[in-house]
This record gives sequence, C-alpha cells and structure tokens, in this order.
Amino acid sequence: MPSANRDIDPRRKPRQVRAELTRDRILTAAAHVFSEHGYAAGTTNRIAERARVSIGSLYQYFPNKDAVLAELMVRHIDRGAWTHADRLDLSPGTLESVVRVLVRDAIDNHRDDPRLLRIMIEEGQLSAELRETITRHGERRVAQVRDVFARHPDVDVRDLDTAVDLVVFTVELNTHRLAAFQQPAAMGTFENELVDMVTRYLRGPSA
Amino acid sequence: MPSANRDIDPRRKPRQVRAELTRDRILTAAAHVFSEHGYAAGTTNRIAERARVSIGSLYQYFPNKDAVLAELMVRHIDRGAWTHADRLDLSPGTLESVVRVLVRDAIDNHRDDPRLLRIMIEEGQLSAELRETITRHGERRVAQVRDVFARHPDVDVRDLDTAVDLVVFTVELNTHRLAAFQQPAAMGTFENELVDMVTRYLRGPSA
DNA sequence: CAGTATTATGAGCTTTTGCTCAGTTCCTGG
DNA sequence: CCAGGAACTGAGCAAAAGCTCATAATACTG
Repeated sequence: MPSANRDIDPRRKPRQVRAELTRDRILTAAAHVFSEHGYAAGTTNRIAERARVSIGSLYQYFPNKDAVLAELMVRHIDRGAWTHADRLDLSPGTLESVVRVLVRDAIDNHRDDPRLLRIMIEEGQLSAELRETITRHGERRVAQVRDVFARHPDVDVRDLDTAVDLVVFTVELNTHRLAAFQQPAAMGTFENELVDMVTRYLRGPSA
Repeated sequence: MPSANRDIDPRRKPRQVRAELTRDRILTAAAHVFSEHGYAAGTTNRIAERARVSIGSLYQYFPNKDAVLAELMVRHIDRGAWTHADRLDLSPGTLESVVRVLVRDAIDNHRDDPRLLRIMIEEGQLSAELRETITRHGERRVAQVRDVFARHPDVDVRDLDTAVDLVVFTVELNTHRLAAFQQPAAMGTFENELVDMVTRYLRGPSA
C-alpha cells in the first residue's frame, strides 16, 4: 500500500458548486461503503463507483484513503451530534427525566450510522490530532454526566466514577445495538426499559 | 481476490502429530494476527510468518483465508465457552446470585479475546451455516435466561422478553468492553456494579 | 534401511487495490 | 463567444496480498 499520511495535502479546494457537490457525493458514498464493507475492504474504487464519479476525482479532493475517513469523522463531530448535552444541565427534573435526556442524546448521536461510527473509531489510521479530539469529546461527556449526577439529590451510589462509567457505556452500547438491529417500532419500549434500569441503579438501594 | 468458498475442500487432513501441531500453530498465530490487525489487514503471509511456518503450509490446511477465520470460530464454539449456562439452572439462590452467574459466564466467554470475537462475528465472510450456528447459540442463551427469570419469584418486569434482551446484551456488551480496555484490577468493582444494576432492574419497582 | 507417504518450503504467479497523470469536458469572466 | 482555469475522466502503474506448485525434508512401514 502506498505511503499514507503525507504532508498535509489539501489537494484542490473546490471553487465551483459542482465541485462541492462531487465532494459530497464521494463522502456520502464512502460512508455507505465503509459501513457495509468495513474500512480495509471498502476500496476507493468502490467508493468512486458508488458515487458515480471517476477514481481520479476522488483523489482530486482527498490525498489518500485515510483522509476520506478522517473527513467523515470531522463532519460527524462538526455536526455537533456528540455533545449537545447542554440540555442535561438545563433539566433539573426527576432523576428519570435526566436519564431520559441522556438516552435520547445517545440515540441522536447514533442516528447517522452506528457501524460507520465504530469503523471510524476502531479502524483506519486517524491522525493523532483527530484521535485526541475524539477522546476529549468522550471525556467531556463523561465529566458532564458525572457533574449532573453528583448534584442530583436522588443519586445514591457507592462509587460515582464507576457508576458514571457503567451508565454512560451501558446507554451508549445499547443504543448502538438498538440503532443497528432493531426496527424503530421497538425503540420506544426499549428506551423506557433502559431508562428504568439505569434510573433504578442510580437511585441506589431504595430500602 | 481469488474465489472464496469453493466446494468444501478439506485440503490435506493431518495424519501425523507434526501436522496437527503445525495446524495449531497456524490457528494460534491467526488469532493473534486477526486480533491485532483486523481481518482484512491480517494477511495470510503475516499469519504464516508469525506461526513460523511457510505460507505453503498454511494453504495445505486451509483452502483460503476465510476458512482460517471460520475454523477459529468453530473452535471457539466447540470449546463450549458460550453456554455452560447449565449452571444457571442449578443455582436457585437469590436473584443477585443468578445475575452474578450470568455475568461470570459472559466474562468466561470473553476470556479468549474480545477483539477477535468481534472480528469473527462482524468481519470475514463466514458460511451461512456457521452464522446459523452462532445465531442459534445466541438465541438458546437468551431463551435459557428467559426461562430462569420467568421462574424466579423476585423478578418483576413489565415485559419479560424485552427485559431479557436488555439484560443479556447489557451484560454482554459491558463485559466485552471491560475485557478489552480495563485492567483486571478494576474488574471486581465493575462486576459488582453491573450485577447491582441488573438485579435492581429485574426486581422491579420495589416500592 | 529402502521405499513410500506425509508434511514443509518459498519463489513467484495472479488478482486486487491505492493512486497517478495525460488528456477531455465543463464553467466562468471579460 | 472564446480563452483559460476548474473539474472530471479512466487506462494503467506499482505495491500488496491471496494463493499455487515443483521440490525438498521428514516420518512411517515392512
């Protein structure tokens, strides 16, 4: 495989609408292809083919394959799907309602495509910088949730850090699975049960 | 890529101990390589190299790359790691102890290598037959758990099916993550919290 | 120990895949 | 309307990866 990660190579920057459009089609196609085939098996030719664009065009906008995935990740982050958990702070309601916001937030985050999300994070060599950003986002989220739980009077757990960890990832992972497999119909029921489980856990031994 | 999935091609079947040994070394190496590099980037040459075996030997025992991953999966299943949940039936103790068995079981299942497990399931084209087997295992497990919960007097949930689904996967996924990232030290604490969360959920609104 | 069967080797063939570049088509400003 | 830049094309190159096969080494058998 040819050398990836050459010096930052902005390639041509789109100046016409047409170009922007092509770029978009490439990225959309890439999202589908990576999601379906995984990173390694999602070949650039397949992406170009799916985008109905010649392979040359793809390389006019992206210096290499990694850059395509990276751009996808950047877009995902920029879309802000990852932490509009600001709502969390503003919801001083019952513990259950807080948890529900958390769950809804996770669902929003996974609305795009959970498979792709995993691939973006686990496969493909993202730049250290980008990884940093992602990690930071995750940590900020955990910290935010920790804060809210710490403040809430109904929360009663042995170790707050462990609890937050458990809760955040339980919500995250279940949502992930849910988005991937289930049909939207079962969503409602599932959301309720998930919220219930987490809430009861946080409330502690309500003896 | 050459045609995979040709007619069942048993290749040479080992007749000497030496051969069996080579086969094992190949599989062990494959497990490591796939786990480290993913399926697509885990090349057969790398596997052979790591096994200290010539590439030719690899293809003497496996018709193609997919077959190596498939065999790995078969071994995983055969090892019976997936459902010695027989213990479940035999543990008529408290709800908490039942849940704990469930968690321990999941941990055992992931003892081998969680990365590999994911790769085996999500990447690589397993035969329809093998996929069937895996699905069946999963379903059987869920059914088994459902049964135990249905019988247990302390379980109080709205919808048993949904609850079992939620519980099984929550345990599964958290264990997965735990095995992958955390050091064994934090394991104990985490196990307790997980057990707690699930138990409280199953006990229902203990008003 | 000779003869045969089994196992192991690795150079290299074939296909796949990331990517280039010379040439064509399209768009826009003057 | 046309010149020149921007965008697009796709045949094909180089590297990588899957896999073969002629040959060598090793183990078993009588």
